[in-house]
Amino acid sequence: MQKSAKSLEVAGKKEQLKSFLKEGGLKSTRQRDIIATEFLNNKGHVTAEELYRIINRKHKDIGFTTVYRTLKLLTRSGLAAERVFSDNLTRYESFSSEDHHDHLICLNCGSITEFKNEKLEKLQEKIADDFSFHPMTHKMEIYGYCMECNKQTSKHGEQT
Amino acid sequence: MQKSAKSLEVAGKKEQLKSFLKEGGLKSTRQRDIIATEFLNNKGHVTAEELYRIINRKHKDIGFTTVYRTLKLLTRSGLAAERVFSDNLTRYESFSSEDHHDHLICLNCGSITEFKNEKLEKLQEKIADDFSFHPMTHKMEIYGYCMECNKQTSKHGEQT
DNA sequence: AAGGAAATTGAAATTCATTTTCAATATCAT
DNA sequence: ATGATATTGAAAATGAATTTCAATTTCCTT
Ligand SMILES: [Zn+2]
Ligand SMILES: [Zn+2]
Ligand SMILES: [Zn+2]
Ligand SMILES: [Zn+2]
Repeated sequence: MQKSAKSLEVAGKKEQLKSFLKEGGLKSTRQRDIIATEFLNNKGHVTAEELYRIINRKHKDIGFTTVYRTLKLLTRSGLAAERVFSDNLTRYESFSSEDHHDHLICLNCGSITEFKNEKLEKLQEKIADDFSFHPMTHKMEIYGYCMECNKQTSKHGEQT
Repeated sequence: MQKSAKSLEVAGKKEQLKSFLKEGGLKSTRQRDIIATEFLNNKGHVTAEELYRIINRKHKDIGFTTVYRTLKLLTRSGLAAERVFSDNLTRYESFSSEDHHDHLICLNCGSITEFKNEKLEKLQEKIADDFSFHPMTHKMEIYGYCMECNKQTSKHGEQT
């Protein structure tokens, strides 16, 4: 991806945040701008704490609470999504409502890989249907060992 | 299922627990016996707190901590499994290593329904394979509205 | 460009589930 | 029965998530 394309995407999202704030009678602040920028440029699935540490390196005056609250705001505005994996920490990922995906999580190095699978989406419908259940969303997490970690270790244990 | 069949199953599991305890140099106690019995006869996905409340009705002398610790023990022995759904509470379900399953969770009433789907299991392998990922286990949770709750409400919102 | 109502900030306090500590008690191999 | 060791339960500690509150900032109105 070109540098300008990415920048444009981030700029668009920041506009979206501004609209969201204005609509709700909320205010745009220096802190929110910095936090949103840092978050949107970061690819991963970060905890509030992690993002705070990253921001704190450059901005000693921005507190953890504000980072936490801004992530909640981003979530409410539809720009971020909260995710909780098996370590039970709340992580945030940059998100647009159109891009649902699921995750592969490495039990060794903790790396999180995203995937999207049409068959899986269809299967959710089918399974729910069998129970006359009306599905709204789902969570599919595959835990195991990533390619990198597989190279290093040769054998692994059993299933849950 | 017949009453005696269920009883036998529970009895078998209690034997399994005893073996586990003996092997580890741990002791069988009145409390552990009561807690295991109550847990194994309970079908649901209970939190430590919920199980404690159930037990506390009949056994005022058994503390929360012991219930909590016994659930951990049951988990280590392979008779229970810990589950965390979107309310972020740790729940325990009676479990045998052979019966992997996934869950349908109602956003309205909180009911938890189990399902097992072969296609889903196969699909996990396929997806992991695409990423040269070595899968050990997975978690599939479908959130939506159960049949009962669908009867009452007619319309529901969007997706994640 | 002030003025001022209303929102935001950051440190500290609180919440709440979970986990650990510790002194008293129970288990069980000998 | 004895004694070494594990267990128990109340209370304390932990730690992430959330709330409180006084000081500050934003931004609408004049
Ligand atoms: Zn890895
Ligand atoms: Zn993701
Ligand atoms: Zn329901
Ligand atoms: Zn289950």
